[in-house]
This record gives sequence, structure tokens and C-alpha cells, in this order.
Amino acid sequence: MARRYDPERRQRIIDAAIRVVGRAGIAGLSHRTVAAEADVPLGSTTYHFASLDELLVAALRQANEGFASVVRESGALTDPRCDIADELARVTGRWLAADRTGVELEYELYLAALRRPALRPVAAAWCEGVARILADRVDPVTARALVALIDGICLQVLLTGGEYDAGYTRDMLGRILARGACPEVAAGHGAVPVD
Amino acid sequence: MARRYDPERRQRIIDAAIRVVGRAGIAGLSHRTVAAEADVPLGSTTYHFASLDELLVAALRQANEGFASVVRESGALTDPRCDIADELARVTGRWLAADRTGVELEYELYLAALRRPALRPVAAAWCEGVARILADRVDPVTARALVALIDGICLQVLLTGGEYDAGYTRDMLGRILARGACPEVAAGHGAVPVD
Amino acid sequence: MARRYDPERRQRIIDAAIRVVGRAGIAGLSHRTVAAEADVPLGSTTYHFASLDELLVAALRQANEGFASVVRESGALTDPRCDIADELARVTGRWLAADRTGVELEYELYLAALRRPALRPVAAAWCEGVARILADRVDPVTARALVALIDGICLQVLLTGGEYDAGYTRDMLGRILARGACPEVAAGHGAVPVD
Amino acid sequence: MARRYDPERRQRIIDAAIRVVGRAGIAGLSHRTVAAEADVPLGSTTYHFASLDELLVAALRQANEGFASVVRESGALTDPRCDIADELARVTGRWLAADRTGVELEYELYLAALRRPALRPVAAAWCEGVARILADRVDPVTARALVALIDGICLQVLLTGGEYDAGYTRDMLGRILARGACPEVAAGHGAVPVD
DNA sequence: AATGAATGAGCATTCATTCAT
DNA sequence: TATGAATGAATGCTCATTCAT
Repeated sequence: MARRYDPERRQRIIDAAIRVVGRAGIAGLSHRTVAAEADVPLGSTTYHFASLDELLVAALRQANEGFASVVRESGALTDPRCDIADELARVTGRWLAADRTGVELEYELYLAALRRPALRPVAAAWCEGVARILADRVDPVTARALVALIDGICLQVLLTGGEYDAGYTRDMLGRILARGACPEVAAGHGAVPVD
Repeated sequence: MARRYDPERRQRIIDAAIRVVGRAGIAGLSHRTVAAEADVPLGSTTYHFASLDELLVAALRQANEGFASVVRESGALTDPRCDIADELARVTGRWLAADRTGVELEYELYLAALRRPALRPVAAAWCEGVARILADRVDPVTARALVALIDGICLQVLLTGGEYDAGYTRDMLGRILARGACPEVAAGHGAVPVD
Repeated sequence: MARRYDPERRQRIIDAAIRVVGRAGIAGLSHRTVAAEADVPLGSTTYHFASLDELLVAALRQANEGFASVVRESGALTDPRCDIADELARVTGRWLAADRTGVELEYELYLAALRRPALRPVAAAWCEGVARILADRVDPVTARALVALIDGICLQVLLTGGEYDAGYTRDMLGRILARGACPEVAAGHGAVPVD
Repeated sequence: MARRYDPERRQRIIDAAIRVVGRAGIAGLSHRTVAAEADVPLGSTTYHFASLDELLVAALRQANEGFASVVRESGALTDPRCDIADELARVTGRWLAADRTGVELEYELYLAALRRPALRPVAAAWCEGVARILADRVDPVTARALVALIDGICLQVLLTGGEYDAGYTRDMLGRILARGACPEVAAGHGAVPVD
């Protein structure tokens, strides 16, 4: 009994869900685990969220902001003189190093959206969020490609257990940004022969 | 009783697992669902695969081949005169269009490696497999970036429900390839400079 | 459906567990057997007891009381003039004769503590419970030895299928009590010397 | 294939079973665990032992000798001048300290014999084995009581997780041996008043 | 004589959800 | 409104045993 009239309980449950997903993955999210983590009665979670999916969407929508805010807080990107490739590579490295839990959680969102259409808008917002921040410096198409490349590089690091290589990332982002730097090659999309 | 001596049972279980994941996602894969799909007794699945993870690894290893074989079969990549960016963009488009279920399955298994270390080596093999096919035409670092970018673009398509844009993809792959030709940028990061 | 709101269910499950162990041994105790015996749904047993060990502790705690209460009810022990050895031997005999099933159950749960640390505190309480009853008449060290000897004798009877010999038991308990009166022997080992 | 004609396989399986029971208890003994421990094919265990019980009896019969042989090897007991109580207490302490696995295994035998009549002769042999060794120095009845007391004391140590107290053990064994030392008290089996 | 494959029963446990209060 | 109790289904997994070879 006791704990009636707890207006922030709903929020506390969401926060707990984020911690649970961060720790054990979406597969580890259940009414029980989240109730235990939030220190609320089991019935409370089903009362505030009609289904687990509803809770999951609320949680992921909130957790969504990790990378975007890291990028936004990197004031450098707004400085027109900074090297975007270098700065993005650095920021990505910091993000990967700082809080692996948060990183895994955001990619878990990707995994989940694959099967749950309800999550697709949330996943789409992730991409757009980052792209919009870059919109002041690069055209939208390039921004989207930068996000895609960062995504792909991060996935390779996370999935293969490899080290993140900031120099490599900077160079590859640089290539995307440097459209036209080597006009004669880019023009024809020619292959780069190895020998 | 009845069905003793079924030498291909192990393979049949793997095939059934792939069908189950394709239909219901990894979350839908259980000893029971796969046993029902393969039409074998429950005990048979645990006999042939000591754990679900082991079955998942076998399934991922087999499903893994989808994109790689599409790329490999695109004989064009071995033709030194073809435009790699254009060809890769076209092949990717064909793959995405042909069998969305297969694509989703491949990415779901791929992303699952995030939480299941047992799957990581197989996920890593995915990247390397595609990169190796490109190895005849581009240096390894560039190959890895191409794979990363394709990964990122495919994910955006799958997750946002957007259309696949072959022209955009070709251009962005082209940028990565273009600068692969500029030794002063690639230098120092294991790139194989073009002489 | 049907049987919601059954406030004594928890106790009924414990009682059922004791019956199951009495009939089939600890090895025969499972959520399923106890649920069937208590006539409750399977989920009910796991709801009330988070693990089988927890149920076992509750059962042992309850079954535990058999010998202790027989001793306690033997009012004679509180009579300063009675012969403790004789009375303990008689009480032990009565306990062994009365309900062999109960005795075996008590020893089975007792011995199970060997492998299940969760049961150890309850097993320890068994010893202390009996020892405490004797505390009015003998020093604590002697009490512990009396309990140990009774334990050993009962085990021999139970395990070898031999007959219980009250005279032999009385004599041996008597020897332990007799030397309790010789301070020079007991001294130095926490014995309470008789002044 | 390969390993046909392995005349010692039966014995190797028994040895493996003892190790398994010592490590994980009787509950941990299965055809699978013992086959893995013995490094023989699963079918081999069922071939050599028609049932698990048969293997268990064979294993316990062999493991049975632990304490008895420790006592026997303590040559001191055959020296008429040695203090039996002291020597037994010391030997018991050494046994408990040396190899807790072996100790637990022997008591596991007790637990099992409670429910499996097939094991009772084995358990009875345990008691008699030790008693027989003492037969040269004390009368059979006293020998049995010594064994019972040692049993009870060991159980208390094992079950309550307490420390073994050699001095206490020597004193209590001494009381059983010292029949008649305090004739006036022993005669009447009088109680030992605390105050 | 020996064994790998097979299988159906059983295990402890977790679960989303329902519902009477 | 909020919740503890309840429950049936499902989970991964282990098992003793059988049996064709």
C-alpha cells in the first residue's frame, strides 16, 4: 500500500526501463524486471502502460537522444572553420568510449525497429536528428550519407569487437565531404585499381 | 517412434530455424517453434544444438551468404573496366528489392550479435566476406568503408521504410572510392596507395 | 480459473511439500509434484516460493519441530529429579517408533543441508533448538554432545535398518552426562563447570 | 569407433562417478555427466551399468573407505599406550580438513541410503568398518557409540558450517570411553545441574 | 560388444496478463 | 486509483532410456 499519489511514477518506470534495456537488452525487459528496477509494485507497470510495447516505445523515444546530443554539444560543429570530418570522428570516438551501455541501447533500437513498425518512426528520428544538426554545414544528401557511414562504422566496431579507429573514420568521412576534390576520378566513378 | 535415422535432420533444423526467424524474428525462435517447423520432436533440436545460441550461429552462418553471393555473382565486379560504385549500388538495390524477408533476416541476425557475443565472429565474417570480394579492385581500408556505408544505407532504408535510391548510393560510394585515389589522404591508415 | 483468493494457499503448499518429501524424498520434490499434491496450479508454487530451495527451507523449518517438540512435551525433562539420560533415550525411542516417515523426512531434510547452503541455518536451528531445551539441566557443551550422540545413534538405526536400543542409548548418554560432572575434564573447552 | 576393447572402462566410469558425486552431489550424477567426466561415449555408461542406481552403488561402495582408512592408517590406535579419544579426535580433524569433497561424499551416502534400501548395506558397512578397527581397544558397544558420536559431531560441523573443535571432540569421546571414572555419578545417570 | 542418434517426459523458472479488491 | 495475487502458457534445457547399426 503506502505509495499512492506518486505523480512521477510513470517517469520513474520509463527511466527504469531504459536502465534495464541498457543492461540486459530488449529481451531482458519484462514487467517484472522493470518493476524491480523502478522499485514499484508489479501491477504498477501494467497499470501505467497497457502493454510492454507501449513502455518500450516510450523508453526508446527518450533514450534516443544520446548521439545527437553528443554531436550537438560539440560546439565545434557550429564553428564554420572546424574540420567536420575530424570533429565527427572525434565525437563518435568519445561517444563509443564514454558509455557503451548507451551506445548498445541505441543500436538495440535499430534491431527492434526492424521487426516492430511502431518503432520505425523513432529510429527514423534518430537519423534525422543527427542529419539536421549537420544541415548548417553540409547539404542534406551528404549529411545523410555521413550518418549512414558513421552508423556502418559503429556497427562494425560493435559487432566485430574491433577497436574504433578515429583516423580511419575521419578519412572516410572526409572522402564523403570532399566531393569534387579529385574531380577527374569522382566524375567517372572510376574504380581504384590496386596494382 | 517412427522416424529414426534421419541423416539430414541437422540441416533440416537449420533450415527451419531460418524460416522461423524470417517469419517471426529472433524473438520468435525457440526450441519448440523450430521443432514444429522442422517437424521433428522437441528433444531432437536440443540434441543437435546444445543451446539456442549454437543453432542461431549455424543459421546466421548459412543466411549470411545472401548479400555476399549476390555481389559475387555480379560478375561485373571482376571486370576491371566496370564502375564499382555503380555496380555495387545496382547490386544492393537488386538485393533489397528481391526478397525483403531475406534481407531483414540477414540484418536481424547481424544486429543480434550486438547482445550475443557468440554471433560476433559470424557477423565479422559477413563484413570480411563482402570486403574480400572487393579486394581485387580496391584497397582493404576502402573496401571496409564501402561495406560500412552500404550497411548504413541499407539500415536507413529498412528502418525508416524509405525507398532505396540507387543514384544516391552510387554517388556516395563513388566519393569513398574517389578519394581512395588520393594517396596523401589514405596514407598512414593502412590504405594501399595507388601508384 | 475458479479458485482465486485463497489466503492459506502458501501454507497449503508447504504442507503439500512435506507430504511429497515424506512420500518420495527430496528428489521427488518438484514444482509439479507439489502443485499436484496441493491441488493448485503450477504457477502458484513459483509465485509463492521464488525457488524450490525457498520452499524447501519453509518445509524444513516446519518439519523441524518434530523431535524438539517431542522432547519439549516430555515434561519430565523439566523435573530436576528425573534422569536425563533415561528420559532422552525413552523420548528418542518414542519418536523413532511413532512415525518413521516423519523421522526419515526430518533426517532427509537435515542431511540435505550438506549440499544446499540455504538449508544450513535451518539445520543449525534444529541442533540449537534441542540443545536449548536441555539448557536448564546441563551445560551447553554437554547439551551439544548429547544432541550429536542422539543424531549419530538415530542415523545408525535409520541407515542400517537396525533396532533402536533404548538401554544402550541411555547408557551412552549417561556417560556423556557423567563426565560433565568432572570439572577437570570439561575445563578449558567452554564447559560450565559444576560448582 | 576407435576405442573398442577397453577393459578398464568400467572402472574408469566408476572413478568418474565418484568425482562427479564428490563435486556435485548425487543429484548431479547422470549418465551424461559421468560420461563426460570419464571421457567415454554416452552409450558406454548405459552399456556397463544397466541403471544409474547400479552405478551409484558401485561408486559409493568404492568411495566408502575414506574415514575407515584414515583411522586405520593412524597406526597410533594400535599402540596400546595411546589415548584413543585424543587420537580419534585428531584423526577426525585431519579427515575433515584434508578433503572436504571426500567427507561430503561419505555423508551424501548417508542421505542416499535413507531412501534407497540398496545403499543401506553400504552405509552399515561404513559404521562397522570403523567400529571393527576400534575393536582391539574397546568393547563393541563402546565402539559403536564412539562412531555415533563422531558421526553426530561431524554432521554438526558440516551442516552448521561451524569449526571443528578437536579439544571438545576429544573430551566427549573421552567421556564415552571413561565409563566408571566417576562411578558415583554414572551409576545413577544423574543429571548435571547447571547452577 | 559397443555406440551415436533419437525421443518423450520432465525439470525450474519466467512471463504477460487478468482481476477482485 | 492502484495493486497483490493468481494462472496457464511458454521458455531453455536435462534426462534415462531405447535401439538400429
